Amino acid sequence: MRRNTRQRDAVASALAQIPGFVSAQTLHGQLKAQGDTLGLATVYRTLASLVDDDRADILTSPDGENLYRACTTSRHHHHLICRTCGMTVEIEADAVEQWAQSLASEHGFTGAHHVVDVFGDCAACSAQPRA
Amino acid sequence: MRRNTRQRDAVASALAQIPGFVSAQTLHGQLKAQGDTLGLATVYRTLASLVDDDRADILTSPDGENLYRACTTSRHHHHLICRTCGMTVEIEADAVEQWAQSLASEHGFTGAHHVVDVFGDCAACSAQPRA
DNA sequence: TGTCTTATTGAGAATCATTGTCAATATGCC
DNA sequence: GGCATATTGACAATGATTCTCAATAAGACA
Repeated sequence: MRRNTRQRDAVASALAQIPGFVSAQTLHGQLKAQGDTLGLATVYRTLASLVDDDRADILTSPDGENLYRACTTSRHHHHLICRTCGMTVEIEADAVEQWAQSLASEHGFTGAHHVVDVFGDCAACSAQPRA
Repeated sequence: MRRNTRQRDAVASALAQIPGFVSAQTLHGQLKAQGDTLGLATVYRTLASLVDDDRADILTSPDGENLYRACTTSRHHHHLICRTCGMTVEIEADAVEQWAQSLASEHGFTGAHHVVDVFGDCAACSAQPRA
């Protein structure tokens, strides 16, 4: 049975207020800054369970950190992510889905799962000479 | 100035003999097993420099490990990777390149860089009940 | 060929995100 | 309110990767 706890709510609502992807560490830092004391391990566990329930997205940044984000849609989708500010645009691209599927089956692969994400500097961040 | 060393050759040729992606740790293990003694740090450094010179590919596996592979083409490409045996098919897909580029510019992103990889079980591995 | 400069190596320590441990606590059902 | 147990928190443990720094060896030059 899954219980509702203060901590779970705190993590979920903190995540919901952030427009882009954040690392577990950062989220933990923000919660602590707000006065919400809770363990780092709890943040990790809660994020993992949110991902499990499809209530959050997870992705690995180019430098190997796991980043999390509240899901706005439960449909499968991809992301366009600003590498400076973390701002994210959700992308749905049926063409890509189909391409990945047919590619996999052409080569005899089963259980295909794909990773399609685009990183760049968003308009606002590219305008700034240097953060 | 870049010097040629026994270790650099050993890493490069070991990598060239492996058909799929391997982790630095695994590669180090294989080299040691062959009697080629060299430090783990050296393997990491050498792999990083190979990637720098576009002589090797790097990708992050779903469980967060960095995997390396000798490049067979210097053109930009993607991968279809067997999650069981590591066997890899190189994919060139201009359609995907164009899609990523236009997607990025539509949203005002600059310096876009994309991650497009497909993981699955290859024909041989799906045939096996369980490795 | 011998010498010299310095890129490179190796062993282990250090880092850093993440996960495991386990006693203490709090939740939801009765 | 009481109870069984899911969850928490502090910290240890893990594991990949990077850093440190003295020792070594590659390549240039005489």
